[in-house]
Amino acid sequence: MKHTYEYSRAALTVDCVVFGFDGGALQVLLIRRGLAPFKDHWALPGGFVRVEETLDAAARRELEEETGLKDLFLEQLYTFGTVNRDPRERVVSVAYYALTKPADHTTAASTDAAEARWFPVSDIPPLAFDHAEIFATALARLRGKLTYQPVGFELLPPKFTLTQLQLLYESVLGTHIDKRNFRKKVLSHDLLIPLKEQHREGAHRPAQLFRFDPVKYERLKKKGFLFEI
Amino acid sequence: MKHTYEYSRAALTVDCVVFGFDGGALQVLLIRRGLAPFKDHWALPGGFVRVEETLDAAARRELEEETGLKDLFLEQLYTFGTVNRDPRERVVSVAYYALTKPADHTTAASTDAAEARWFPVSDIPPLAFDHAEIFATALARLRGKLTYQPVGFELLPPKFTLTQLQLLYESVLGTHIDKRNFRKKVLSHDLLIPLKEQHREGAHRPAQLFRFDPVKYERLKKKGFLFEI
DNA sequence: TGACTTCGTGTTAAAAATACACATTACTTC
DNA sequence: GAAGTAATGTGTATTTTTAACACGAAGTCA
Repeated sequence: MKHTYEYSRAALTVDCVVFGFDGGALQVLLIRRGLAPFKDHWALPGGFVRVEETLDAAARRELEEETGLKDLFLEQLYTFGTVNRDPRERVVSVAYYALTKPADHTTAASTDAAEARWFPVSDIPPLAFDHAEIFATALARLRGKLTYQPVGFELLPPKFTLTQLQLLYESVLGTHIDKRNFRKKVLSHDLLIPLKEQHREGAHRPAQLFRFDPVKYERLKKKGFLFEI
Repeated sequence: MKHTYEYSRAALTVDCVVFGFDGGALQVLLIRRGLAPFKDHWALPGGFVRVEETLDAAARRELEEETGLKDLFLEQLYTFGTVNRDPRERVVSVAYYALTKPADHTTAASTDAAEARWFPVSDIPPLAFDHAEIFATALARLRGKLTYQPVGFELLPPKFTLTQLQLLYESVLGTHIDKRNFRKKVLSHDLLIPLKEQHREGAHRPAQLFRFDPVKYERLKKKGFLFEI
């Protein structure tokens, strides 16, 4: 069915920058394009917004279709609207960034839509369209956000050690953090619940496992909380 | 000339939240709609994005057309895309917020496009569409931004006193700030240049005038500067 | 010249951030 | 089963930052 309008209209898409953390380095999820333009180039997952769905819904739908990921932390990033972003026609893209836990990664592998792969953020291939710019914007946003809001948990498995959390902060922010000071600060927010379990790995003392308290998180969020590191 | 597409497309608009400061209270610029829907309601200035212009350009063009304001500080805020924002059809709006100085206000009055008026942010009338939500988002963003980036200058005339700057911070943030501590902190950023002039008003000691140093501002911006108050 | 009003300034106490080192625990190996 | 290995977990002293607080100076007006 054709649709006709008085004036020429831009096409509207969403693109998602999905971050993951593998314990060592921050990763981003890219898909290989199967169609022109930029066929066989790596690109951010995304696609056209349908006329009856919200932008957030479009982002979630495209993510699930293209990567198999769902129920992840997702926030709008910025809208990219330069005139020649897409060689075919005027396309305006609402970019999102998403954070996901390693437990969900396996789901990502089982997609059949397109080839999807994690790349370390320090070494990503050339990207289609203006996706390199979108990616850079997302990374900057993540770095900024991490220092004052407790989003780091979204990148870790449900149970994690303080060392894992610290490694995450260090690799996203690219800095070294003192272990004692980091622990003091994180625990002072009273957002982590120590579990009875421990994490055993290697020939050394096991580490206390924690989980993140979503109830306290919601309470903090309502009063414009800070979570400074 | 008609344009036909395979799938139904959303219309794309920009809306602008323009803040001004009159020395006493933070103001926002609204226009009265001349056409349905929401005829005679107050609304944010804005309009359709043309297919050959960027989003930023559309925001600036609409602002000038509807309010006469140009060359102001303008940043993208958020994109609003719920399905029934507009009763006519699907409309996705890229919202911007803008800051302007009193000197430019007179220009705004001389518009012939539509009735445009400043309202104190503490007392705005019911707004058309979801513009109340857009406005609230913009105000929250401005408050957040003011505390760590030197955007306050954009709301003041080129020459201003420290008391004026403090009043601006106090009225945007809704807090009281200690005069001595405020001055110490602001001057410590080394971004203000004292002028040889003084501001005389009333039967009391005149105040030192300052201007803002755009060169140092650019330098700071490049290294992801902070301007904490 | 005295009253009035806003401008401009310095110090001290409290809180937060930073720097820094070693005993603990469990596994492995001999 | 004793010794070695490797990461965990913890406390204090110092520096820096923030917060609280009061009064003389400069100009106008009556």
